[in-house]
Amino acid sequence: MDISIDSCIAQLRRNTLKVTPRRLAVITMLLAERRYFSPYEVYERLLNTDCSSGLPSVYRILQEFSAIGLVTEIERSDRQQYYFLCKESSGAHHHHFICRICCRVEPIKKCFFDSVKKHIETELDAQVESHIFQLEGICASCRNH
Amino acid sequence: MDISIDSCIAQLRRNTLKVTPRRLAVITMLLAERRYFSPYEVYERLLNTDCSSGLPSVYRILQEFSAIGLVTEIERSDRQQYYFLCKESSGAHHHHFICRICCRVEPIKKCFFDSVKKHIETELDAQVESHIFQLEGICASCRNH
DNA sequence: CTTTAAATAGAAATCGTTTCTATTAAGAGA
DNA sequence: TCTCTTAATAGAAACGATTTCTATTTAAAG
Ligand SMILES: [Mn+2]
Ligand SMILES: [Mn+2]
Ligand SMILES: [Zn+2]
Ligand SMILES: [Zn+2]
Repeated sequence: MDISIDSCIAQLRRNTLKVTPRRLAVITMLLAERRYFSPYEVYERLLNTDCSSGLPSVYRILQEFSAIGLVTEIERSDRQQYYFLCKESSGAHHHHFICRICCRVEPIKKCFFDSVKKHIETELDAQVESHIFQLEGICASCRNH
Repeated sequence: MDISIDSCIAQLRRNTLKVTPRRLAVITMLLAERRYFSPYEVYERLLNTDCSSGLPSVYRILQEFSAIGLVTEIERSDRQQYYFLCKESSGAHHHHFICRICCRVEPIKKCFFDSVKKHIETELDAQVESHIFQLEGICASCRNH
C-alpha cells in the first residue's frame, strides 16, 4: 500500500511538527503527482488557494519535511533545490530516475552501494558514510509523446 | 602514466582555448593536489602570485575546463561549485570518493551503471542518458590523524 | 610586426535562498 | 471550552554565490 495523507500526518506528529493547513496543502500537492518540484513551483501552485504560503515559508516547510525524511532531495545540474515525495510506503533504501522533460520520478530498487562501499573501505582504508546515485533521462511517456 | 601540464595544454589547444598564464596557473594549482576546490579557493590561492585572476575569471576558467572535460564537477550538499582535476590519464568512465574532512578525492573504478541502465530501460521503457554516483566519507589519513 | 578575436579585470547586477521581527495559531493542559 | 505557551507564518530585507557587462589587454595567426 502507498503513502497517504494520513501516514504523512502521522509522520509530522511523530516528529512533533504541528499539523497546519499550509503543511497539509504542501503534502497534498506533492502527493498528487509523481514528480519533483522546486520550492518556487510549490509556492506558485498554492497561490490563490485558501492555503497559500509565502515563499520563505515554502522553503522552510520543504526543508523540515526533508529533515524528517518525508521528502527526498533531487539532484540537478543547476544546483538548485528540488523535492520529491516518494509514494513507496516501504522505507527501504533506494534511488531515483528522473525525466529531464517532465520531472517525473521513478524509484530504482537496484543499488550496489554495499558492494562498492566494502570495496572502497578495503582498498582505501576509508570510512564511507553516504552516497549519491541518481539516473536521468527521458521517461516512456515523453519519448512517445 | 599520469596527466601532466603538457597533456593539459594539449587539451586546451585541441579545444581551441588559448594557453594563457592564468589558465596555466589554475591547472598547475589543481595538478599539485589530489583534492577538489571551490572557485573561491582557487582564486584565493593565486592571489599575490604573478598570475592571479579576478574571481569572475576563475569561475569562467573552471567552467571552460569543465566543458572540455579537463576537470570534473564534485557534488556536495551545499549545492555549490567544486572542481577536481583527475590525474588518471585513462579517460575511462569512473566516479569518486571524497573525504568530507580534507576534500581528498579518490577514483572509484566500480560502476554498475550499465546493468542498472539496462534494467531501467527494460522495466520503464525510459531512455537513460546520464547518472551521478559519488561516495562521501572520511579518508584513511583523516581517520588516523 | 599587425591584426583580430579571445581572454581578463573589476564593478555591478542577478536571483535563489535565508534571516529577521512582528503576528498568528496549533494543541496541550486546565 | 478557554488559556497559555510555543511553534508556525508573513513579508520585508539581507545575503552571498554566481553571472553579466564593458572596457582593456593579450595570445597567436598570418
Ligand atoms: Mn544506494
Ligand atoms: Mn558510472
Ligand atoms: Zn517525462
Ligand atoms: Zn581526508
